[in-house]
Amino acid sequence: MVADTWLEQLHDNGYRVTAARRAVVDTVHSSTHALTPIEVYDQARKKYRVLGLVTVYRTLEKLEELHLIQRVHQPQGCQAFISAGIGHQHLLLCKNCGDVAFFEGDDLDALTASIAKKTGYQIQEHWLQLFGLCGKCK
Amino acid sequence: MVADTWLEQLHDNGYRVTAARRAVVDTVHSSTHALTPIEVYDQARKKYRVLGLVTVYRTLEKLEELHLIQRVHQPQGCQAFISAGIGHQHLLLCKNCGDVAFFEGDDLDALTASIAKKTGYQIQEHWLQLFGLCGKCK
DNA sequence: TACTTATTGAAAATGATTTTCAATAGCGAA
DNA sequence: TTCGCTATTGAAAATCATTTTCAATAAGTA
Ligand SMILES: [Mn+2]
Ligand SMILES: [Mn+2]
Ligand SMILES: [Zn+2]
Ligand SMILES: [Zn+2]
Repeated sequence: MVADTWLEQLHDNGYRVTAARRAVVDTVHSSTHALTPIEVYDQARKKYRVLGLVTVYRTLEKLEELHLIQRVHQPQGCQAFISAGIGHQHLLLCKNCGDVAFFEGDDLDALTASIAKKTGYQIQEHWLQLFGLCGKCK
Repeated sequence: MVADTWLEQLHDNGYRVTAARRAVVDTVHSSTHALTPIEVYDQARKKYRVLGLVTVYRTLEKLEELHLIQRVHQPQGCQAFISAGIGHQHLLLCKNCGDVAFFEGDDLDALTASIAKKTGYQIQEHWLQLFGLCGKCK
């Protein structure tokens, strides 16, 4: 499975590759939905029955630290994680089924320049997230 | 104080105007920083000593319901609230001092149209938030 | 002023996340 | 391969944020 890259990254950063971590990594890596720790736990336990919820938290923490996953902020809550895109990407979430798509190529330079001028702020980062209905749900 | 509008709104929606609510409303209304429930509690207690933290939660809930305040999502957490802007506005946050500015006039129509085409999604809403340094901090 | 009932704060309950700890297992060195 | 060090594990306890319960109080209308 393609999740091998994540395991390699863990290993290259001095973390051990264990059965518990493999189960968590497989689960999160293969999901197109943002998953909460409990959801990861439930799914990963199908692959590795003795997994503990604490280990899910600890593994997610490391994956986030390595920028392999990212936290997804939504009106209903902000505990879910999803595979991080490569490079500068943003999320597009289906309000019906929760499916997540990535997109890039947003050009906010003109906007940020104008806002910087108006507000006197020096702008460094932006969060942009779109919500709607996916092809199947609309 | 200008917070009277919020109190009127509470009253017009069938909620009673109490000393506890006045203290919470004054605090949140006059802040240019996003405040967590505990922070609201600490500040509001200077105005109304016997205030309970539960009442802060309950009042914030009502203010949010009436769209007078909004939750602010940040890397460090998503529990803080700030006065909601009027109409369609977005936030610009100072990463140093936490000061919040509002802006409007973003035009994402071209972007969303292009993303809709590429992804097959029907786009309904967007979240946009900028981070940087305010005039004083930069 | 009197009455109805929304609101209050304290305390307990809940839910999510973190810490502690002794047993285990990954992995680099020999 | 085997060995030994130590990172990792899961259970249980602790912590932290938020919600619920409840009896006393006070807002607002008649
Ligand atoms: Mn958030
Ligand atoms: Mn906008
Ligand atoms: Zn969908
Ligand atoms: Zn600042």
